[in-house]
Amino acid sequence: MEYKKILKRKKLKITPKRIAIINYFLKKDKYATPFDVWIYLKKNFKKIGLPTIYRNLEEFEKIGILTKIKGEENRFYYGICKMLNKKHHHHIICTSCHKISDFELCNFEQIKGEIEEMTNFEIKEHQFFLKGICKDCKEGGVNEKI
Amino acid sequence: MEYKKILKRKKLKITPKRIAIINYFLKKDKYATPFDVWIYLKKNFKKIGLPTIYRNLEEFEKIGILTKIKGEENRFYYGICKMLNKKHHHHIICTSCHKISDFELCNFEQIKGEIEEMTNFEIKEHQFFLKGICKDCKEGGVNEKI
DNA sequence: ATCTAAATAGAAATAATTTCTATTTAGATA
DNA sequence: TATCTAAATAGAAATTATTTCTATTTAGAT
Repeated sequence: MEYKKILKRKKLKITPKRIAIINYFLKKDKYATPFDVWIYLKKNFKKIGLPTIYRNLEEFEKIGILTKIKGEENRFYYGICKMLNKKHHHHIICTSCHKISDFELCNFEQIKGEIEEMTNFEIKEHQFFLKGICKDCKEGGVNEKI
Repeated sequence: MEYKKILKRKKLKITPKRIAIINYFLKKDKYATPFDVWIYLKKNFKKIGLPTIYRNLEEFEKIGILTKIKGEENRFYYGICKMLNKKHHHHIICTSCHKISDFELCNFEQIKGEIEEMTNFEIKEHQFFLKGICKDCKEGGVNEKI
């Protein structure tokens, strides 16, 4: 499992709690809050602390295993990052079932120069983020929030 | 002042606190937290409550006068929205001096179809956000955070 | 098998935001 | 211009999400 290698490479211990968190995201394939993750993992562990979840999610985001999503509400979400080689990529989420997916396509470079001219800024970073409806929710329709 | 017209149109009273908040953003031309705005306006008013700032910023974001920025830190920022006709646009911020600017250029439509094919999502919304260094900070150099 | 630095648990604290209630006020109306 | 009232406000308190702290446990190096 490649994630263990990443942890090793980043000199992070491979603890049961860490493995469980990563597996949670791999299995669910959806984005979630620290609290979501904690509630779920409480079923599998005799003891598991919410601060542990918070710290690990932040660590995983730092090393590129997870992506951090800042929604409209006052809380952070996290989602699995499948493109692990620091390849340039972005994410799309299903607003219905919370599925998250990453993709590489990005044509920002084509308009970067023109935006720089227009705004008189030197651009250092771009954030590109999509929301939509995934295939399952398109077909099922049952989860669609009207 | 066009913002008063927008308030009227949205059936919001034109109160001194509201005018002061809008003027704050027009004058500063930078993004700020509710707390930043509150600290600044406390100098101009005998009484002004932080909940009033919070509620008004949220209201202004709803009606398009302000844009809401969720940074890496656990708090919301707001910035003025100069393109008021609900024209499609995005924002760029200066990470040095907090200046915010909006721009219309966007070539997302060119790759939308391809991303939909690739991800099997039906895209409903895209967020596009830039960070960089503004002209003043490029030239001055003094504010640059190394 | 031992040792120790990293990780963890749980409690508490912090910080940002939201809610609540009493009071004030913008502006509609007569 | 005076009156009235629903919207807006102030301030306190509560809520919620996150972070910090300290004692204990444990992954993994030796």
